[in-house]
Parts: sequence; C-alpha cells; structure tokens
Amino acid sequence: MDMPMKQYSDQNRFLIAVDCIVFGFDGEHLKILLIKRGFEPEKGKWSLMGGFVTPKESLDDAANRILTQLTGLKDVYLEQIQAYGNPMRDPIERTLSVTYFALIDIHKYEAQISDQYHAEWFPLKETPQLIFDHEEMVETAKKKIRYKAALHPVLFELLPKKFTIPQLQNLYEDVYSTQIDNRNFVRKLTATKLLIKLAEKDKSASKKGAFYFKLDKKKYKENFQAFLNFIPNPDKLTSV
Amino acid sequence: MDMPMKQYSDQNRFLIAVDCIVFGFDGEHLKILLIKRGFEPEKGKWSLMGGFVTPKESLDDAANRILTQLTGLKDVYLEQIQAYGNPMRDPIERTLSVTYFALIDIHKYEAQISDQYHAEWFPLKETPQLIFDHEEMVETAKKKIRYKAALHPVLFELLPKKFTIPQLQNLYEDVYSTQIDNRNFVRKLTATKLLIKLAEKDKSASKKGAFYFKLDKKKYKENFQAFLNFIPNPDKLTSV
DNA sequence: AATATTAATTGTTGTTTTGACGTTTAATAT
DNA sequence: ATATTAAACGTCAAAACAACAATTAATATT
Repeated sequence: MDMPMKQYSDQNRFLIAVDCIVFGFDGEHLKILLIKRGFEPEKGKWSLMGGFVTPKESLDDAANRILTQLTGLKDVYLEQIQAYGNPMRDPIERTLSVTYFALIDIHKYEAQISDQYHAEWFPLKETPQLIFDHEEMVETAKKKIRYKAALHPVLFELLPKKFTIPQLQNLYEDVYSTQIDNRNFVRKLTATKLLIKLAEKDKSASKKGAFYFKLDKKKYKENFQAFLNFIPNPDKLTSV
Repeated sequence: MDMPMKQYSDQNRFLIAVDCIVFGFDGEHLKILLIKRGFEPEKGKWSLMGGFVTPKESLDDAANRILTQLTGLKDVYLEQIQAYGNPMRDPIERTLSVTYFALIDIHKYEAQISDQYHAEWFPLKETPQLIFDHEEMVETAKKKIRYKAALHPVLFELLPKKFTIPQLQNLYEDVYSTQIDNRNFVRKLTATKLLIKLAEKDKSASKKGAFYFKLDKKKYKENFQAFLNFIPNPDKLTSV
C-alpha cells in the first residue's frame, strides 16, 4: 500500500450511546434517577439517562456531559460498567451502549432540572418498566454497586460531606438488605481510620444526637483499593 | 411523528472493534498471546488479537469468533473488561474497542494456527511495544486478572483438567509475584472443597511425585462468586 | 541393598479478626 | 427529678490466619 489510509473500507459503522445509572441515597433508601424519554421511539417511557457519543468526545466525556445535563452536577463519581452490544437492543437502528454508574449526593441534586427532563427518583425495588434493555442494565448496576461497595469505601460518595455513623449504617443496611450490628460496624469502621470526628452533632434524628464525621480524603484515596469487610459474610454477592 | 422511524438522523456512526487479551500458563509463567498485525496501518507490529464487529453479531459473539480464529479453541473462558473510546486511539478512523480477557489451557493451543497468524506467547514482563492503546489495555487486563483471581477461582481455567497442587501454587505465585507458604495454601485450598484428588501422580517434576487433582465442577460453579483468600494480605491490588 | 536427597504431605501454635451480645452515657420529654 | 431513647463504649469465645516444624514417599547415589 503506497497511499496513507484515510479509513477502513468494507467495514460497518454503528451508533454509540452512553447510558447512566445514577444512584442516590435519601437517608432511607438507595434510589436511581430515571427520566421520561423525550424522543421517538418509546417517547414518554421511563428510561436511563443516555445519549449518543459525538465525534470528538471520549466515552467518559460523553458520560460526564450527559450527567451534567441531567443533574447539574460536575465531578461526580462515575465509573464505566460495561458495553451492551446485542444487535437488536434498539429496534430502530443498531446501537452499542456503554453503561456508567454514578454516585451522587442526592441533596445536591437540583429539582428544577429534574422538571426540565421529567426526571424522578425511584427506590430500587419499585422501578417502573424501562425501554430497550435498560432493566437489564439496572440489574447489572445493582450487582456492581453491591460488589464494589462490599470491598471498597465507595458508598461515601452518596453521602454529604458531613454525615453520621447511623446514616452510614442505614445506607449499608439498605444496599445489602440486611441488619448490621452497630457495635461491630463501628469497630470495623474505626479500624479503617477513614473518618474524622467533628465537634458538631446531628440532633434531628434522636435525642442524644449523633456526631458528624467527615472523610479523611487522603486516607480515602490511599486506601480506596484496600479490601474492606463491613458486610458480614459477604460471600455469594453476584459479581458483574 | 407519523411514520415509523427507520434510523436516528443527525447522529454519527463509528467503527466498533473487539480486542482480546489471551492469557496462558506454561507451568512457569503467565503469558499473553500477541500477533503480528496483518494489515495497514501498523502492519507487522505486535498487536492484540482483534477485529471489527459485524452487523449481525453481538460483542460476545465477535470476541468468540476472533478467539476461535486465533487459537482454534471454542468455549473458553471469556469476559468483557471495558470499552476504550478515546477519539484518537486509532489514527486512521475513530474506532471504539471493547476488550475481553480470555483464559485458556496453553497446551490445548495449536501451534500451526499460531504460524498462520504469526502469533507468539510473551511473558507478562517481556511484552514488546504494541500498537495504538494496546499496552494500556494489557495493563488493565493484568490488573483485572489479579483482582478477579484474588477473590474468585478463575485461574483454574488456565490449567489442564488434571493438575497438581504445586502447579496451581506456581500459577498463583507467578500471577502475584509472591511466595506463598505451601502449608497454608493447601489448607485454604482444602477448605474450599473445590478439588477432587485423583489416584494418579505426576512424577515428572519431583521424585516423590504430586497427586493429580481435578475441579469439582458443581462446587466450582456454585462457589464461583464466593470470596476466596488464597493470597495473604490481598490489599492494595489495583482494581479496574 | 543401604543411605542420601528431594519435595510433597501432614501437623502445631500464638496472634488477630470476627460475630454475638451486655453496659454506660448523653440529651430530650414528661 | 425521672423516664426514655439511641448513641457510644466494652467483653468474650470461636474462627481464621500467618509463621513455623516434622514426617513421608519416591528416586538417585554409593
């Protein structure tokens, strides 16, 4: 071949989409953010927040752009899950979708943007019917967050900067649908040295009040890959 | 909109490729299979085994097809790792690549097919320069296999049906570049009840010989998601 | 044929981690 | 002042773990 190539001939090209599974925690339950799809096909049906990848942006860029459009938030925790490539997954035209899961502090989420996109939070056990293969994507994302959080301190991304131990424990209990012994939980948590105790207390939830804590960012980054064991008997979590 | 849609207008379409990181174990070292690329650009350079996704196949189908073409093997362990979508990763034309890692019994691999593709096994520490972003892909795959194997009994996929404990231990020691105490290793292994002891011994490697074992397939499938702990202090493995 | 050699196999112990459960303390409501 | 609530602190026995020692089976050497 003498001439420099301009493109690969005889190959097929496809649409590439990004779909985001956005997790939030309202203090009681883990929830995901869904929108009413604004265009055909399946216009008006519940859907993950997604969009097509444009020529000059990477997948991560696309996911961040889409997430910012939906929530108004920037620099949120975002992690690629997997690519879905069934030829028939979109009936209109073959589209590959790369899913991401996002963890956001639900209180930072601005509701007026929600109205613009007709977005709504759904508890994990009460999600409506979704378009295409989005239900499968949500199932996989649920497994992924359970698997990941069993080993790494990723759930902190769902809480405000200041949070209490009971809040954190509620979160773990909801994610794993289990009761955790508070005394053992605190012991394991303390052992990680990930938390810094603040002077202030949250007295909204109890008479005695619970001390606020914040993350030790440095330790958090250093130990993000360390294997934790907050969940008793974490076996048989289904991986992704 | 009155007419049923035929396609999404005003969107861009891209090439989609699949690249496979094929791991094998020769009894001493973990290796990956690389090929000399047979077409421009970068013809003749070392590369992962990859190919473009065709219109009617899923991503998994494409990965299996490509892997069978390279190794002649079917039904091998194959798992999606992640999608790479940097707009400039292929200089000729924007191509999204979805990587898979494959674990094969190196002895089942047929060499004559290797010649056809100019394929070669490389120890992980002696991999040559690779095209595009394939080195980054290999790095990620290495982290992935270490992470996965620290928790799940996936390395058995690299061994023949009959294998000895010393073989298995060599494999773990090479994957984690560490010495493992044999007595503790055997105890943990026995506790999983994953192995069935055979009457036969392998006397090629030592005078006393080492008993062959085989996997208890049923237990293997049941416990695949269980968290193991063959590696002492598995913290600080880098995840993917 | 006895002995040395090699490496697989079986065994022991002290320490650390875990899960289960009891008690005390701080703040508010009566 | 007292009761109430739940957060915070503490105890203990069992299990898991890492580190280390001894025995055994097969071959090679003399």
